[in-house]
Amino acid sequence: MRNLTKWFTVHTSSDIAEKLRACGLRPTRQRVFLGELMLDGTDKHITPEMVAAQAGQRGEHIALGTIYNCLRQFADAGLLKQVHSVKDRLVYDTNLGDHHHFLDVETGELTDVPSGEISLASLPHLPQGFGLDAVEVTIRMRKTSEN
Amino acid sequence: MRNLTKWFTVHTSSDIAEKLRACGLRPTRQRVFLGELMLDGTDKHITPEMVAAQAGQRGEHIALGTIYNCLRQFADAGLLKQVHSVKDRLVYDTNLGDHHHFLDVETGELTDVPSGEISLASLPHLPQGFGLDAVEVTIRMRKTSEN
DNA sequence: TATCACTTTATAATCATTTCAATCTGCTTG
DNA sequence: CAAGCAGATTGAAATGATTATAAAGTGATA
Repeated sequence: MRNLTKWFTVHTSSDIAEKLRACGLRPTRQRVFLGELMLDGTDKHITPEMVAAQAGQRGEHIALGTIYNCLRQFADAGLLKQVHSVKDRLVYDTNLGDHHHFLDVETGELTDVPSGEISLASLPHLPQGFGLDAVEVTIRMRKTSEN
Repeated sequence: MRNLTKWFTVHTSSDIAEKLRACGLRPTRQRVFLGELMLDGTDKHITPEMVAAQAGQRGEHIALGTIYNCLRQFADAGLLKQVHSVKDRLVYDTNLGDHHHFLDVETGELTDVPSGEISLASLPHLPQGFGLDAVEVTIRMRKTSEN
């Protein structure tokens, strides 16, 4: 049985504002706008540049620095997760659940591994004095020659 | 029964030179020196900067750009593996076997997960038109408050 | 509405990595 | 063994993503 709730999740501005306030972030125009853009309940992998482009398309200019700051704050607040893609590129994931990624090593593009298709048989115990932050499985793949 | 061969692996300059030639890399003074530094059979995680520092200690100056180039060539040739650490930092691994890493997210330091302590229950099948490059499991961890 | 701490902005700074043009060097040929 | 050349190395300059800065703006509270 599938969980249907998320299919119909709708986020109004005030939803976002609430969510931001709950995280201790003042719901400024920019943060609400970015929140609406990203926190719509669908799973996405986004970079600051992509966000800037999308904002631009909607006739909203937001300084790139602000976007970097907001995304970092969203991630710190647990609204987004930072994932690593190809070196030298910040990518945030709107899917907060436990899941893993396919990485196209040529383009840096990330896709979710369908949940259930991968799992760790066992988790090693960590070195003394360390606590777990996260387990990331990245399946690096490469486009095979076209036919 | 342990495999002892690697314990006594010794690499002479000519060993390295051979290895380089076999990969189609001209055994220049710099490449041989870097090869001796890194391909000594022990498992290490190294950054270009670390290599530069070690070369310096041995009284050898090698341009940083050359180090970046050589490490990339070594990796392309399969003598090293590039792994991902913390964003914005190139790290190469001398351990070519299948294994995974602990990552101290604060310092970026990598350690090998003892082999056997982790394994994937199953591998998902890749999207159409893609071939497997590698599977990387990174166990991100954080130093717990000192007592 | 006045105030103030927090935000945004544009721009400059940073820093790892790559590129460049000049110089040098393994290697092959004569 | 010397000449010549393709490929390598060098230091310096360029690149490009991200972060810091200082001035101007804004949300919330009284």
